[in-house]
Amino acid sequence: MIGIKRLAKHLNMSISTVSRALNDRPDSSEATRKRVQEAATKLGYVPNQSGRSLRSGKMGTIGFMMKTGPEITGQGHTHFFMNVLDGVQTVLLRHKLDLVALLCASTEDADDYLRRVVSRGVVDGLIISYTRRVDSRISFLADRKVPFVALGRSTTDVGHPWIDIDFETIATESINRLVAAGHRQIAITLPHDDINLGYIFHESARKALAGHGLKLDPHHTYKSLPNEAGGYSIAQKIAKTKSRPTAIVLSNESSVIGLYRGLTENGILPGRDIAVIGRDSPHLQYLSPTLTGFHQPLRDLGIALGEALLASMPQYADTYPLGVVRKVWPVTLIAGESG
Amino acid sequence: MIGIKRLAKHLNMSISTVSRALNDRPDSSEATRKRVQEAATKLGYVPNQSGRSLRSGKMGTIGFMMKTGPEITGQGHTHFFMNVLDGVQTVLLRHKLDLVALLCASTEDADDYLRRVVSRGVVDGLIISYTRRVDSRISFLADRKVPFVALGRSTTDVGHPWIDIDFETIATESINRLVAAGHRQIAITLPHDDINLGYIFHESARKALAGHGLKLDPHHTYKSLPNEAGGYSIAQKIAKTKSRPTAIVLSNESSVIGLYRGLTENGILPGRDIAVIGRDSPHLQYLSPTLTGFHQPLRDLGIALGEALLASMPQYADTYPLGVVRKVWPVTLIAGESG
DNA sequence: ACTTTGCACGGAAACGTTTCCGAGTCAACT
DNA sequence: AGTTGACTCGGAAACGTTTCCGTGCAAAGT
Repeated sequence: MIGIKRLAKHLNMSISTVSRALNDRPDSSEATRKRVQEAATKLGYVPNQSGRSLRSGKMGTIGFMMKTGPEITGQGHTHFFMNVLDGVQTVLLRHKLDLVALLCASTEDADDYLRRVVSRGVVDGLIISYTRRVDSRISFLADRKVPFVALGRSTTDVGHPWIDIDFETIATESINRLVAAGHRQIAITLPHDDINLGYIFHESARKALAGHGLKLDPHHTYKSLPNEAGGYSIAQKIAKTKSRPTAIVLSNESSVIGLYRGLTENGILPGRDIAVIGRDSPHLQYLSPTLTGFHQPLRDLGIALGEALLASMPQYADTYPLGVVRKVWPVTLIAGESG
Repeated sequence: MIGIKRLAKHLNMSISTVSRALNDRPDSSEATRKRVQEAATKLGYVPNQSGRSLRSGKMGTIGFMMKTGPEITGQGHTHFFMNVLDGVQTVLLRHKLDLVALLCASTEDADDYLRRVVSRGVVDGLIISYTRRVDSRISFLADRKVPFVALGRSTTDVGHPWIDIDFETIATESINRLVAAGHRQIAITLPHDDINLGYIFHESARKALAGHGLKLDPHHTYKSLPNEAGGYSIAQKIAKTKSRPTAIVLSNESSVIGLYRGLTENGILPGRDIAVIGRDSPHLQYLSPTLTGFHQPLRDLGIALGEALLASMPQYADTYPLGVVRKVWPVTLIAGESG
């Protein structure tokens, strides 16, 4: 491994001159720049990241916090993240920033993990997801002055940037469409935990129903895990209930698989006996009947997420004007056979 | 941010003494150790990773290379990785190593990305996946002397460690089971690219069929993407072909969804008109008919992967005896209704 | 009482990089 | 001709940590 020292000696120049030439500093002549950079590639010089960030205090890395483990295996889930990440990555690459996914194991507490990551100081900025209604991570990060952006809104508001899916539209348009089709007994599904989208979804659905003079029956709001098993258990509950809903709106992409299965097993055919509207994901196009769902431009959302983060970091103020970006990302309905 | 310098001054000790106490070095008395570590937590001291790794040359981080992007959205795929990662993480945590997923964007070449990651030197070890039959990454990493382990075998062999799923058993037992059930026209699916499991799968199936005096019809080997769309396109081909296979063995977890849909649309019922055997994944239990598939202990495989990596790093020779770990991980058949 | 051993500690160098500061050269302007 | 300014460059400090080496001290050995 060759360092800047050896490179300088090889070129008969001082270390500082070489450093300036490598970093295209203004007080470095065009001629030496060329000589140095050519020699650098020829000798295979690569700057040592530790030395660099010890001096500069910057790591050149952005972290995306997510979970691993058995319960995070809903198929829509992973499709969601893989495409958001792809968008984030493309933005960061332009600024020579690296994106790493910080994986919180299922055995570890998310807050503890965040603390660990931040105190190790291995990232310059963070993207957090699974944003909860009250989220201690937000105040923690603001406290530590770590640049971050949240994927998802929260009532914990420290003036931080966030990007979110337009759950209001999903809930409202779903309800409107179902009511227009004659439905009056409309159920919704909600996440099992404190993740904030559940509250937004719940409230929006309630309002939309109220707009039609309808009420959200508490027996028709089903909490479940955002995976196939969650959908299955909801189907079982629906099959058993006396006042069965004639339509259901799903708050996640993954549960529809299990829901279909569970309903069918009980002789309830989606699209015929019960209308279903959900969030779209590529694999769902192979469902039968096809799902009526909302398409989410995930890669674009990832790009917005990356740009929102950079806009919160003074170093990048030249390309992304400094400011707090908060944006609800639009969705579009794709009509299928299910509702 | 408080450093070791301030901590030492606060304790009226030398920097070296504090450092030794913090790291539990033998030439440090029990009394000072206690004093130092208490003061450290009280003052909220956290060691600076850049300084530490500049000096030691170690980063304390292991990278897991994977891809992001639209084509990597097969649901089985992500379930696979999330659970393997969870296993790896639990092993590494015990040794204060952090695991990060290194995300190669869909727009970037995997080899280039690897070069970038390695030259930045931000990880002490690597886990590579999607191992190809001939894989330049393997020789590259061996050349650069970066500790690594491959998830998947390769014909590129530099005496490196690897862990793999037992594809021989999947292919062989599937064929044996199908032949025992009377099938003679058995098809298989293969990955579209150079990923090595395709060759293993292909060869094993061929051998197993030969053992029963049967041949693998070239028209009955279908290449496809490892996602739902891939399965759907295979179904279309099957529906069109004249000498239709009576059974099919799938080499991935994700395509079965699309396959079921495509077959059903053409009036071919899985489990009745065509037997299907695949690789199991939790969401597949909601298929109808239920899938006959091989269960893969992914979390255990992840643990083995982590241990194999540590066994290749001299620093951990005390817990994991130095050596090249190579292991084919067993799978177990779970009978369903499909074949 | 003298040397040996073992223990705990302080001083200082080193890891690789960036950046401040001073100084040198040369052209242009007064 | 002397002064100013622009342009390059070299020296050296600094970032925070670990580790080698020397030293003092007390207990154990001769």
